Amino acid sequence: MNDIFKALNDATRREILELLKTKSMSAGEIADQFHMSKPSISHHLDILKRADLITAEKSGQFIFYSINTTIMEDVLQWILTFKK
Amino acid sequence: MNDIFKALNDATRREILELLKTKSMSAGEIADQFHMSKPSISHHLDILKRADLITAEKSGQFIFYSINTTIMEDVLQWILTFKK
DNA sequence: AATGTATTTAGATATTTGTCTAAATATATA
DNA sequence: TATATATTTAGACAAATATCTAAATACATT
Repeated sequence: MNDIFKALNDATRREILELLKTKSMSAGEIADQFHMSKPSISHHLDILKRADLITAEKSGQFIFYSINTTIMEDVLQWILTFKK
Repeated sequence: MNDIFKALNDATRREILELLKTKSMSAGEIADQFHMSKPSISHHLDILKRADLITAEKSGQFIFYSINTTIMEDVLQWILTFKK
C-alpha cells in the first residue's frame, strides 16, 4: 500500500497512468508527452512499475508499458472502508 | 488532488484516518496512539486538515479531529476511471 | 494572578525525492 | 562491424519531507 500511494503522489506519474489508460506506449512515446528528460521519465516509470501499477514488455529495441488496473482495486478497497 | 495524495502518502497519516474512522478524537488522544512526539503528530494533522481529509473543532482547551469522508469520494472517482 | 494542561509554532537536521547531464547497455540496420 | 536509435543507470544537486526539542499560545483551575 505504501508503494502504491508513493507512486500516486506525483502529478507526472498520475498523468502517465492517464496516458496508459487508453493504450500501451513505449518509453519514448510516453516521454514525448512531457517537458522532462527521458531519464526522469524512465525513473517515474520505474516507480510505477515497482508499485505494480504498470507492466513493461520488451519488443525489439522498444519497451512497451501498459497499465495494470488490478492494483487499483487495492486502493479502491482501502478507500471504500471509509465510506459509511 | 495533489494535496489529497500527498496527505495519503504517509503510513502515520493513514493510520490517523483509520483511528478517526471509528470516532472523533482530541489531538492528544491521537498522539497517544503513536510512538512519536506531539509536535510531529500535530504536523501530520495539519497536512490532513489542509487536504480536507479531517476537520478540527475546538472545545475548551482540546481540539477534536473528525474524519471528512466526502473528500474520499474524489479519490474514489479518480480511481474508478481506471476500472475497465 | 499563578500554575498546569493541551496544542501549535519555530527552528534545526537527516532523509527522501525529483530533476538534470553524461555514460552505459541493448537492439537494429547499413 | 560500425553507426544510429531506445532506454536505463550513475552520479550530482536542490527542494521537499518527517522528525525532533524548545518555545509560544490558549484555556482551565486553584
